[in-house]
Amino acid sequence: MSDEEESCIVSQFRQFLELDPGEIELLYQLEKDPRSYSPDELIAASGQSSDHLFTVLSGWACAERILPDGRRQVLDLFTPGHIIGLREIISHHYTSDFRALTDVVACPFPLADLHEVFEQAPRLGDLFFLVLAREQAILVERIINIGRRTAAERLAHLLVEIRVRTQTTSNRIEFPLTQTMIGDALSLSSVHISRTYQRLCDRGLIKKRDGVVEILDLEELIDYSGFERSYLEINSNWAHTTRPATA
Amino acid sequence: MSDEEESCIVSQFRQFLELDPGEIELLYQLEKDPRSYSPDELIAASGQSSDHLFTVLSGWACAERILPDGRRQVLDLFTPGHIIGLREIISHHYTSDFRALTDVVACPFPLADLHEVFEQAPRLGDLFFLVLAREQAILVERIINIGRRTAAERLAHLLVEIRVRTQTTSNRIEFPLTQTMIGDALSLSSVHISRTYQRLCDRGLIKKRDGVVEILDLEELIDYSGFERSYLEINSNWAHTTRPATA
DNA sequence: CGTGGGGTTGATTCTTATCAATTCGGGTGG
DNA sequence: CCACCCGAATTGATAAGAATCAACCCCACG
Repeated sequence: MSDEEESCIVSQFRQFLELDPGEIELLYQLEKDPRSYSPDELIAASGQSSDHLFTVLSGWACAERILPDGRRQVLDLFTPGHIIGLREIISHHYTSDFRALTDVVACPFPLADLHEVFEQAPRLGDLFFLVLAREQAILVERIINIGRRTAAERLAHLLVEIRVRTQTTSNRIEFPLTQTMIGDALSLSSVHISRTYQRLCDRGLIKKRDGVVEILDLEELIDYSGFERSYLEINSNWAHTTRPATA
Repeated sequence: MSDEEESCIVSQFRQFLELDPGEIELLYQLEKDPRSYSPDELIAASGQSSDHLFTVLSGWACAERILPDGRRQVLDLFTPGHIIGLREIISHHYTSDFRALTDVVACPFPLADLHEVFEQAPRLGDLFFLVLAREQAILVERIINIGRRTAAERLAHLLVEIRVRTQTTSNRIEFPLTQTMIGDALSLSSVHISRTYQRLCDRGLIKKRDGVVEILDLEELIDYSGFERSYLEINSNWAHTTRPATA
């Protein structure tokens, strides 16, 4: 495991709060069992017991739900540092499929370990609470995106979201999803994604080649997509009125 | 405050776990400052400081987001026992409006009180975690509903969701939303809601009069809407591997 | 060389939005 | 008690956006 890989969750969590060594050690425990997945491989399937969660170390994965008649909705995209399955703790079984989109390294860990963490480091419990709240904020933006924006706005919004979430400073983003996948994430057909890409290119907002999208004017793209700047910023009343570090 | 009102959050939480008297007392603290709101009144506005949360004691409220050009998306519906604003703890400010739809009684309480609760009763912290995860599950179903279902399926699904969430045994549900509101919740136009209602009536799935919808055949409506039966059931690996009650 | 998956393009259809007119029903004031 | 008003619901006509279907291209891979 490379240094970069090892620090995935920790670096996510540090967005919220500085961690002490004991806390960092606990988080490392969740990443001690790396497994590799090939593109398209199921990491966990709908209906399986949800007694394990996963941390993503590298690659892209998604959560998806397939309706009985074959319609599909991509619910979430996961990149390194994300935890897969947090919301599934309310039920005994996963309610969606989790699928690797590229080569993925992820670490399964038992749900019970999370309990362990909560007890040994209450502050980390608070942080997981924040993580869950942040995921909700992302889902809410997704609802608005799918519900009330045009195809071009949706795609633009997704690109901005990816750009912000992956925290690169570069405007050239590696975006390895097929257009079918993008369509299922934005509730559009793959054909329409193709046309919509072209419209964004024609407007001079982006440039596209192979799996790389270049954002030509981030500010304009943000305005065009209706992206809410404050969202994804972590700037909380919660993390700062905080408890002392681990006893 | 009536008995029924007083027990709102507590009865929500008991779905997950039996509570001890100390825990119940702590939860009551969150409901000690009831306020009344008229239909259409803002309970909290987008942009305001999110240092307070609200518990709903009676009535219907919603979370909504209005885009700069006037398009609106209803994000959530709140009924008694729900906590408003939990996901907003990641930012300093509310990112959506919270609006009373009927006459509403709700109790604002400071975010700091929640911290208090977490420290004094770690088990309640776990439960709030579950509540947040459950809200996520609801949002996910909403995404699927809006993203991949037809108008009729969406409306049917919403009716089933209301039926399940309000936990009545009756199939006659009080449903005081205007069709414009329903449209903004399902990402459809109010005109189309009207037509879609008729189609559901014509198919013999429901009957409608004033603000009351009668579900004629719940099983059929569930099948028709694609409602996922397991969702909203609380049946967790999490709550049951649980810590001892409050020290 | 084939083969197959992903992407592009064009033609057509379907669903839903939009616009406009009308009705219904509940509340208000004379 | 009635006339009026207003917001919500309904109905009809039309338009827009996206889906679907089908053909074709491109290219990586065996």
